Amino acid sequence: MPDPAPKTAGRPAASPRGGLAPLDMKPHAIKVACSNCNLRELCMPLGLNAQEMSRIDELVDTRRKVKRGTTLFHDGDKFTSLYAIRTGFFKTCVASNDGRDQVTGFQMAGEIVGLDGIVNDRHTCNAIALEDAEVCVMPFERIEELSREVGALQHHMHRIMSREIVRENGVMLLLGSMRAEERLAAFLLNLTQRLHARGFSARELVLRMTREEIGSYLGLKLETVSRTFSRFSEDGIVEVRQRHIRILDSAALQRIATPPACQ
Amino acid sequence: MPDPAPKTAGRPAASPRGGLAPLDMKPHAIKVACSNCNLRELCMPLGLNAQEMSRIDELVDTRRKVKRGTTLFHDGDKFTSLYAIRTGFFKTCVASNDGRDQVTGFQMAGEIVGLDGIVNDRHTCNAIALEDAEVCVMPFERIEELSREVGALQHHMHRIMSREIVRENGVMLLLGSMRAEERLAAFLLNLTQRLHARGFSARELVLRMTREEIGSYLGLKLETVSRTFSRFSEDGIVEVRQRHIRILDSAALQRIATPPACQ
DNA sequence: CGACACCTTGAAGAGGTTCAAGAAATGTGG
DNA sequence: CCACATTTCTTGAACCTCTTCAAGGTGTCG
Repeated sequence: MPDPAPKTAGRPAASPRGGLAPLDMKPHAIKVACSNCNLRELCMPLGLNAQEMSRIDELVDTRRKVKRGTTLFHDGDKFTSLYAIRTGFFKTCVASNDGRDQVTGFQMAGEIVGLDGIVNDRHTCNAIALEDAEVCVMPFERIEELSREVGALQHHMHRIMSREIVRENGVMLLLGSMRAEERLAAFLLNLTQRLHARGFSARELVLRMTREEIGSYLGLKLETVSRTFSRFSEDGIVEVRQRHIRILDSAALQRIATPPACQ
Repeated sequence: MPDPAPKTAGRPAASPRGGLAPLDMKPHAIKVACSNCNLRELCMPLGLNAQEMSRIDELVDTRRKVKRGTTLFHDGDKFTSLYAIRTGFFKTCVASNDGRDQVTGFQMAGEIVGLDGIVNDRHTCNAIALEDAEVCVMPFERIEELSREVGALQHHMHRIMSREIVRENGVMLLLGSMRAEERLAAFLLNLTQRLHARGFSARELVLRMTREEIGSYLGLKLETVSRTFSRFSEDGIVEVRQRHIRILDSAALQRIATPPACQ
């Protein structure tokens, strides 16, 4: 797998400010083409023939860079495209009328954001980069067009949306019935698992989000998240140095998070 | 709108044990055909020409009756079809390893269940009828086939899945940041709104689920649900007679549930 | 009519929140 | 490169909401 993006796999902690997917590659060195992309396995269907693959290459309109702290799209924005994350890390969050807001997910390379916009042609949440990021912009009309011709792409789209539904079911279970420790354990396991699938260590990670953002996602206050980290640390389950986390006893985490996962 | 299903619209409270969609119609009196169905506007795309409509009629393989308390599909079942609810009322729930379980949604006539099964070709939750029900069985392969030919159907499918994602975002907000009163108020408003869209009263409803099921959905214990109902009742916001609810002060509910809804 | 499921209500208890203060890390500007 | 401002994180103590445990009431169905 010769390609730029996650090449420091396994040693994320080593990069500058703990960069997960280093950005020090030549920008746009290669043509925007899924067939060339090392993330293909993550965001595109498998088993396409050459002709279908070349059609898929038409999917991505442009790439777009999103600076840390800025938004990819806002709640209320007109929906036009889905975005495949190439590098970087995002959160999505919905805001209630009275100002509270809820992080609904954290997304990393190879994942798709923007699905919320399809129903009403407007986005219903904000997608905010937690570190400098780059996304592939895929106009939704083009996706639908191509899906009608390439069955594998059609099915892939359905699977992506279904996966998001199932993920959210898991989060509902977490929010509805788990205690603070269980929530945080499930969260850590889920994150490491996804990072591991991208070639990073399964025992070490650098959180891209604040305690407050974790808390929002898990339905807890930031103080509770902090305290729970401390408790895990005292119990020798994890080592916590700010946002740098090392998992010392993965089995214990698993035991704590008994209920499945939150993907 | 001459058709059997929800014909007592507006007077749900009058039917036997509070039947929402009475079942006293001649079974299979009409051919299984979406073009004939009074729920078409709810579960099928609008603006089809006659030819497309006749294609759509091929979607529904059979109808299936599901007795109260029995499951339409189980967690782990092979996924084959989506189900459009014709009559009756369902809950979907996921179970955690340790036996806790979480209601992830309540579905009524015109809504689609089964989307969770698409990702991995297996269902990941249980769908259980809360009253005798009938569903239209739509083999998913056929849906995909037809979606490739009828653009409106394709887009409709995308919208349905996106809607479910947005709904779950709302539930996450509810579970993550709302207090018991807010949750129950949002729940009641959401239910009445959906019932109203089906021609029922916006001020009166008969709950199809137990306090425990409501609690599971809202991340509360059944006692808390009960107490919260009592408080609403004392405050003159609703009138509660077991499962029969009358909304006396809809504005107050709205005020309590400030954060949007939970659809 | 009796068994069973469901709902209500009270009292005690626990888990998480709130408020507050201070420490650590990060970023900024001189 | 250092000093300062800012953001983020940690920890303590009091408080509050919801849960747990328990008992009794209500409704339903065979």
